[in-house]
Amino acid sequence: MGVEKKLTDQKREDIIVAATEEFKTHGFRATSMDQIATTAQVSKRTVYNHFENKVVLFQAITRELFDKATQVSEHPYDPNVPVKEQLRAIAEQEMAMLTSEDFLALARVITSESLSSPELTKVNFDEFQESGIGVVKWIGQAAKDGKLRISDPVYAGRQFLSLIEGAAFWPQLFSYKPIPTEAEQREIIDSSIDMFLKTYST
Amino acid sequence: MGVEKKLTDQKREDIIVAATEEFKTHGFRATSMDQIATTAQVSKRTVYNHFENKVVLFQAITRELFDKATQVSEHPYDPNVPVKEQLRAIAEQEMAMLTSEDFLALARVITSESLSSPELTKVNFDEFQESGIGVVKWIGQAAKDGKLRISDPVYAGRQFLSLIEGAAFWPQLFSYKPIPTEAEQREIIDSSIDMFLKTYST
DNA sequence: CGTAAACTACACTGAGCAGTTTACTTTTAT
DNA sequence: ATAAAAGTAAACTGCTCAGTGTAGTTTACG
Repeated sequence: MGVEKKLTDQKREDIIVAATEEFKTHGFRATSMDQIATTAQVSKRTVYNHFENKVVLFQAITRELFDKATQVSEHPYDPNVPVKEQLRAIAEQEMAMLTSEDFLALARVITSESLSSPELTKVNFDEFQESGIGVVKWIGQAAKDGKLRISDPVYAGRQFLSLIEGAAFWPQLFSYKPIPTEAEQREIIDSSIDMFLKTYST
Repeated sequence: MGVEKKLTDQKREDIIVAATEEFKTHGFRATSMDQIATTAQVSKRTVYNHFENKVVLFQAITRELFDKATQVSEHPYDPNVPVKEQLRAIAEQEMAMLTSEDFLALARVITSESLSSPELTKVNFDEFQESGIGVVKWIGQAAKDGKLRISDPVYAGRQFLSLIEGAAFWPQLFSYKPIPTEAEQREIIDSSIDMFLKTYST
């Protein structure tokens, strides 16, 4: 005992797992509560006992995915560590997030619904955007320290992230390209840093 | 006479205009045939007289948008023109496409539906992907001519497009950021070329 | 002018689905 | 052991929507 969950907790878990899968593959509208109940091997009524309605269930799931998938990305600038090394640490963290199954799942669920019902996904979406802020701050500090020649840290940060996302995120999100291997990820990171520093390094 | 269309052609046009608007703002599933008929000020039966069913109508519209929005982008390499100049021409053409309202509309419609019903948008999507091929060919030829130091033209092409898309496409697609002004577009193109050539120029 | 084609309003079928109700069974906690 | 809490199956309400059928009107055209 202690390990086995109570039945009700297990059922709740089953519902979440099933709903995540359904929402991930079909989106919000195209997923029915009956389907979720069937997949979870739970009666429809039980679904409603745990989650008030479909929207609540959906938001609970995107919230869970969001918390699992996104990290607070603070990157304090350290004048005693080489710029290249710090940039690599930032890139690796970003890469880890972009290539996690959870993050991709979240992105799929959210993008599929953001057009037809923006309010449904608005909260997550806004929080999403902030993920890039850490890099921008770091770039600003590195520039102030004289290590980078940068006039617009926000734009430069976007460029750096674009290089990574363009290779390791957008293709995976839409055309179901496989997530890059460790080796490929390293190459992407190296080439992005290389390009970035060839332009901005002092 | 000659200018006014026959009634039936006018009705068809009205339906297409209305359906385009509805699909653009609500997506495929969330748009009803009744709504389209109402907006077009046409009886529902007339919609069905012109288009067999909802899927056919949807595909006719995405096809039309696709043809309006995408250009065949062939970029033959010319050894007598400076690399930078040629690269700018490529970037400008790409930028023109990415920032056109038609292209953005198409991208929104397709992305919102590609997840929940891939087969519905598959054709357009595949054609989409090919837009980058022209750049890749050009890069390969420029490299062969000794003007660029590039081992992987496909990857380098992706990098170049990523820089442009990351500033002028993805933000507009998802967060309804305004389309960059002419001046901003020029800056994006300049900085992308600059970064690209700082890395790959011989 | 007269007829065929196209359009209209509107009722209707059948399906899907969110959410509820009911009557009953199983699990859990005291 | 037993009563409350949680689960089950299945029928049901009420709504939306794709697509059809019909009977009557308007438009195009020889």
